[in-house]
Amino acid sequence: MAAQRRAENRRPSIHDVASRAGLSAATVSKVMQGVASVRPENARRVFDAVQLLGYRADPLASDLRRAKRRIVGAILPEFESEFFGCLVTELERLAEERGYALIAASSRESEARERDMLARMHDWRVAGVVLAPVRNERGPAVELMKSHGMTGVLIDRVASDEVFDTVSADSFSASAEVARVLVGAGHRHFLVIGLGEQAATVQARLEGFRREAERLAPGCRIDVVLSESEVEPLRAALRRHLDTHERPTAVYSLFLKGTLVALSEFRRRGWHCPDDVSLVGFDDAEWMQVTWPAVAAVVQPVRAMAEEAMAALFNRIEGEDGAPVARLEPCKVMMRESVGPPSRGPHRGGGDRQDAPLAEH
Amino acid sequence: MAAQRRAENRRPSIHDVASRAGLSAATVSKVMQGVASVRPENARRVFDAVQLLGYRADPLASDLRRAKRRIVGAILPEFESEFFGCLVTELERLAEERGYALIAASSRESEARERDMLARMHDWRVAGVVLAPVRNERGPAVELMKSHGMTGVLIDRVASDEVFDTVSADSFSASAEVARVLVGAGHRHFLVIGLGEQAATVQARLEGFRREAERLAPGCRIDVVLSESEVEPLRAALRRHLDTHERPTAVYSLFLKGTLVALSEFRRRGWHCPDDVSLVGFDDAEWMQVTWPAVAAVVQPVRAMAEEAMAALFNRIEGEDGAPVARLEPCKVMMRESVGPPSRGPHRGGGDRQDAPLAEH
DNA sequence: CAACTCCGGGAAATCGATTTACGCTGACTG
DNA sequence: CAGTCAGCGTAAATCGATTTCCCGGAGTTG
Repeated sequence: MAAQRRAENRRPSIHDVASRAGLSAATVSKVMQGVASVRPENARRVFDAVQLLGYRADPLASDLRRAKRRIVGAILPEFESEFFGCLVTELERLAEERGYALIAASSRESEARERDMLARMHDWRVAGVVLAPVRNERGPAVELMKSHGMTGVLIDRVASDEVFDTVSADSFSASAEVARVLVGAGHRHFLVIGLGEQAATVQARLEGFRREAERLAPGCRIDVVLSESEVEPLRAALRRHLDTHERPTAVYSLFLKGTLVALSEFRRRGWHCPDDVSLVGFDDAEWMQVTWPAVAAVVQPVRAMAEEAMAALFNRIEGEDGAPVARLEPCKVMMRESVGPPSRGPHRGGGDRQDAPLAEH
Repeated sequence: MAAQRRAENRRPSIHDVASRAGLSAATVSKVMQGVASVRPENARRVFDAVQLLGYRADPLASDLRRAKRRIVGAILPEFESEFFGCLVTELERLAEERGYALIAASSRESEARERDMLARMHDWRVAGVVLAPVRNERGPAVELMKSHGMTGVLIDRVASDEVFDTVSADSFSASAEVARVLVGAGHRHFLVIGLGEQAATVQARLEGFRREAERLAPGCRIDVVLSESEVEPLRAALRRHLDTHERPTAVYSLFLKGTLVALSEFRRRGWHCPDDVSLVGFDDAEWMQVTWPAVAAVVQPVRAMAEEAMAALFNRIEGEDGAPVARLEPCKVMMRESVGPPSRGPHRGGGDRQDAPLAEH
């Protein structure tokens, strides 16, 4: 029978192994789990049969029976950026280390999709979820997690929560550090840009900067351009602001996309960094150190965040039920060429310039 | 009984729905599958019960029973880059569209891991796999796929295969186009850099460039610096080459990482683009159009590749068994500021410069 | 009216593991 | 020497669906 099945090109099941070893499936299962109460001799026969048949347990079948499934989910706003790309890689690694499979899904910056993906994770009966919410800890997906009694950890765009552990970068301190450096370089007129809906994070980043700047340089000017949640409105708002206001001497972008927008707007106006304006961005990327100017940035502790999140998640999965912990991981501020002393006199560079490619094929 | 279970906070199963609707589990299953032979009235009762209990089928359980599991796997070399980030997002979307779950895994540029991940996919009995091999179509993972009789599609770093469909960017034509543009701009001395082990792709990219350049400008000089597979050796090799050879007027990097390496090496030497040297990279990234210089790049058709790959995969899953097809998707070449006419006279810019950040916190 | 289709629905087998509950064997004990 | 107990295995239940029969009744037909 077992031979026949193998002949049919089906994968060997635990029963094939059992009959091959002359034992029962239950015993084979025990051997595979490393249960002690099996005679060494029989264990050997099982191992031999496993070897011979190339048996590997079907995770679907075993997880179906098991109380806790060995699957964890991760829902991130996107996969395209270095930050989330690294994050998912780390999460995958950490899950694997513990013998869990990671199911990753992208919410594509949509709260509706975030909810759907979460429901799907619930369908899969995952043991736990790492959720990086699109907006903050008060989104519909988090509600769903609570109402379903799921176990999970919130990460990145969150401050704290009364049910789930949270892990995020210490945006507040990092932004204060940015303020310290910029004020130290002589700047007194700042422009902060960001996307507004991600309330928790944006508040921390903005306030951290504002407080420290005002503490160190009372009376300094801090303009703020926040847009709701899309990039294009931010670009438009920034353009409008720059058209109608005095040029700041330093720009602090609270998000990676904002840094790109700022750079492209500088380029459109022919402003050079750091001669015409200094720039610091929250969130680092590989290219930022190889371009001219190298772009100063706040480096988020991706690995640490991933590790803390997974540690917390597995603690909860294993039954730990203390009060939720809100963790803040320290960032590094990398100062690079895009920051210099404020420019004096009229700004260099030509007038408006289109950023169209020279040629497109 | 059903009520009790629900009280225990377990998710409703198909039996709960069945008893609630006063029907059998078999009928409920049929209704959920949309089988016609159920009386409309009973179908309604099932729907009502489903609604009431918030029932959703457990994908593990249903896939366990079903012949073909509704899961497809994707194994990519990494998640950190825009290219693979976009790719995995698209693949996820396309899988979802067909009601399949996508399990994505990163091989982290290691063929050993690639093999392990593939074995894991096999354990999951996925219906099919999209594999972007670390090296090319002759790696151990592909062997494993063949020996297990798995269905799959190879993507990105492949030329063609006698068993699996392949989908990749038309590197050859794109590179020829790059040669055309650079020769047209007056360049006659090129340096091509890349990572050598990815034989198929690197050959196509290199040959496409070389042939067209030599056709248009016979006698032009084409230096080549290839490194085995790691980035750091490439950096070292490039540095050595630039130390000991005449400066080329244009550099063509065959990979994104190579473009970053080239830029950082330019910066170390104080070379400016495009005044001192022109640069074109294979593989585009968002930042390339907002920096100075904007970096010219070959844009890979990520969406098209994902779509073709998934279309091919599902064809195979559905039983199509014609000869394998090797698909090439056309690229776009985006010329930007990093390309200009070759420099005349001694090069501008200072001597060697360290790329250390101005300050680190 | 008997025989024959349909038709709708349910009982039971199945997928491939885990886990529980129990039975057998042999050694030890009083 | 009967009784207990520990050690090992296995049969059977279970997880939550799908799918394959098969059955009973309604409708048709000769």
